[in-house]
Amino acid sequence: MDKARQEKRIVDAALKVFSTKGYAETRMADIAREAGMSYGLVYHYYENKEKLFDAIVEDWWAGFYRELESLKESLVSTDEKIVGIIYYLLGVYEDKPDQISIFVTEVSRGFVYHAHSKGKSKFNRLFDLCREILEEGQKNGSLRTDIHARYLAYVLLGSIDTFLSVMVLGGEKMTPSRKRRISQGITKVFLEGAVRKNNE
Amino acid sequence: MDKARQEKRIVDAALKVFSTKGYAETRMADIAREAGMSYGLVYHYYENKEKLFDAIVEDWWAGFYRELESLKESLVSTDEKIVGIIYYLLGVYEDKPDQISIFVTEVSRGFVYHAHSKGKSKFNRLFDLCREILEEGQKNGSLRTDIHARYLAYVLLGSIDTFLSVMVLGGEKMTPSRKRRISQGITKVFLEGAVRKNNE
Amino acid sequence: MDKARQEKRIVDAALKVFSTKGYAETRMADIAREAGMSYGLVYHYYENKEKLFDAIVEDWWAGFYRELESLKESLVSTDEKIVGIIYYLLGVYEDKPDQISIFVTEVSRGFVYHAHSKGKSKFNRLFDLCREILEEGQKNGSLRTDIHARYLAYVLLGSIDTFLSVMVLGGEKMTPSRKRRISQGITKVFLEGAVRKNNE
Amino acid sequence: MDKARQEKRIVDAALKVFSTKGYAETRMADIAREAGMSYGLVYHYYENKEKLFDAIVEDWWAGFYRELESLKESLVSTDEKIVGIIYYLLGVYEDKPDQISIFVTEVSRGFVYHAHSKGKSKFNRLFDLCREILEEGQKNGSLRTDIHARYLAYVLLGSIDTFLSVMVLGGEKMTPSRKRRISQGITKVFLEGAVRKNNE
DNA sequence: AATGAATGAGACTTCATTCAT
DNA sequence: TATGAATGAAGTCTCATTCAT
Repeated sequence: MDKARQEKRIVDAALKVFSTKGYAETRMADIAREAGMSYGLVYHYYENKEKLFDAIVEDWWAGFYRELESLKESLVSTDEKIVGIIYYLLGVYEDKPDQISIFVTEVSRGFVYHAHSKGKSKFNRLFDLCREILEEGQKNGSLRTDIHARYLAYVLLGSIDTFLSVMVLGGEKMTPSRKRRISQGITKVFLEGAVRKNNE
Repeated sequence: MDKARQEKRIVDAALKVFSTKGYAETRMADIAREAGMSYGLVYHYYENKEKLFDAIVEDWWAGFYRELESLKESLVSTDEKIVGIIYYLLGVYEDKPDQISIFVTEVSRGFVYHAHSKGKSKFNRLFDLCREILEEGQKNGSLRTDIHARYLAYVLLGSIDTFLSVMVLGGEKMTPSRKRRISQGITKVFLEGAVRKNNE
Repeated sequence: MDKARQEKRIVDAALKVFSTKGYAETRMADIAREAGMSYGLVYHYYENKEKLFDAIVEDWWAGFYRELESLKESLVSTDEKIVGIIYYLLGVYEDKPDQISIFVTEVSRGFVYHAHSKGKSKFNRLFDLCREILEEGQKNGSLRTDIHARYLAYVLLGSIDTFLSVMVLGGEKMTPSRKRRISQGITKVFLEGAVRKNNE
Repeated sequence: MDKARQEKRIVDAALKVFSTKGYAETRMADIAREAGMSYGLVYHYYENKEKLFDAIVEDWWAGFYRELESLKESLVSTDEKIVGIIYYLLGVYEDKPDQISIFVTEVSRGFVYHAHSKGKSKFNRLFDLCREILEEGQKNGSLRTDIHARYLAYVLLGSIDTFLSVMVLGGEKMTPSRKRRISQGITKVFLEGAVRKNNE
């Protein structure tokens, strides 16, 4: 359908502008110009700026949840699930850095206002899914149980978020080797800790 | 001096409003009302909205740097320095939750746009200071050396940031016992890792 | 012809929407939706919103004039002609309340602007026709001559207009008995006056 | 106070523009220009276009009610009260024709939509006050009782309304002699009826 | 120092109308 | 005939900032 095509044009343009200037500084006219159409047409497809933004964010969450659910259900080890989460996010950064950028800035940081308790529940679901994966690790004996799984989730997700933020900030390109390196870095520290072991 | 007193009134009001509504949604009139003065007077003390915001942020960074520098120079163990960073931030949350809220949302967010290469360098200095502390730990043999100290800094700061974010999001109160618990949680995972040890 | 059929669909829809929301608040899209067609098609039959509105109004005036001319020419008494005018308008209210509603609101009230000197002349013709009927009554001795027939027309038409307005406002249904009652009320006061007579 | 002065400037300008172009066609910029100020200032005093309009309308109703209440309570004859109503409205037309124009066009029109049940109740109160005055006339024997006082009110108010409408439409000036003539015309027909009497 | 009236750039959005299909 | 995507003029309103008092 042509409608889908146009919506994609708009969303792509919006992704670009939102990620560059931020929600507040983004003008509908910017998006239209970026998409190569009149702003009237943007309104033809999206009721207003907020709805357009929400559509993008919704898309982000949907993909993230899907991945987390799928990882949760998969039969691999907890370690591999953790690596899976990291790889997924680094992969999105590789494919759609704009989306990550928006997540890192507008969503992850902006959730406080808009008090869109909406946003609040989105995050809780994210933390819950991650927590459940880690809880499973605690149950099967691979993760320590003296720390609440929710705390573990905060450390894991916070670490990834900071790596992504730094890359967004520096406008860094993602490469397979960097992906491996970052993934190993986070995984090692998260799992083994920062302390030096005797056998090092 | 009376000037200092007025500026404090303004900054306190700004802190409250910025943290509640975010930079973009904050009106100068809101701040003036909160401060109990006319908005003309706000302009008498602060050139414009951005300068006022910057003053707050500057204050935040100054305090944070001071703490990190002081920790860096202190003679305690690396472990204690790490705990020091965590306690400092949780302490600020306790005393001035608005400031933390602004940091978590506006500062880390805003530095991406505004291209405030200004903001960028602020963050780099933060990461650098933290990295130096951790590097010292690597040198004195308490931290593993197979992971770049900068990566360790990301994990540590990212973890703290997420804890703070969650508390800001939930509007949670800080208590001494919670401070201890969170600090221990982060420290344990960061230092020892999430993996279950034999001796557990 | 199919054309006439489509035009009727459009006019009926327009009648409904204009009477409900008023000219200014009516959207071409509303009319198209009400008519069950695309708005492109509406433009196929009517050049633009104003022309469509004018068509409706023109229709109204044409019917009204036809009735007044016919009454004027008829051989019945002046009293009966007056009753005829009232019955005609109440009858339209019964059949096409939307048309009356538009008349009462947009036409009768809106004539001032649109400065459509067009509208102005429409009204003058209405008042003239009514005046002529009443003048005939003055000539044949049934109506008083110490008051200008134009004034008499104002009183008569103004009274009817207010009754219609009130019914439109209240969304009241018309019934034969109500029609008779209203007609008698207006006629009596208009002809005999509101003053109490000895023989009451 | 200066505030009152500015509000008057705005209201006067609004009165002029609204009465000339109608509510829908009036631009806030027109009003500001007419008032000789920036449109930002208009918004400083009136929240938005609707509120500004309402202020004008409210003022109109307040004056009208005040007059009707005062007439109702006064000790003069019913005839004189009727003349009082007519004179009041013609007087307003003389002093502030714009206000009458707005009443005749926007107010009586607009109350149908917006269903501002607000507007509806305004009209009902008007009809009620007028009806009460006429009811008193019925009780004291000066007005016929075989017609409901509410009907009498419709005829009286409708007649006046049409006279005013015609004058607004024609942009006619009011003079004392015309005031007398119109007043007598309406009064005579309303009280004595249009029918020729033997003693004429 | 203090007030808040005044300004106006500029954002969002609406919607009549056109036109390719 | 029929559709609805596409356009863009134009309107409402916001709000940072200035400035007379």
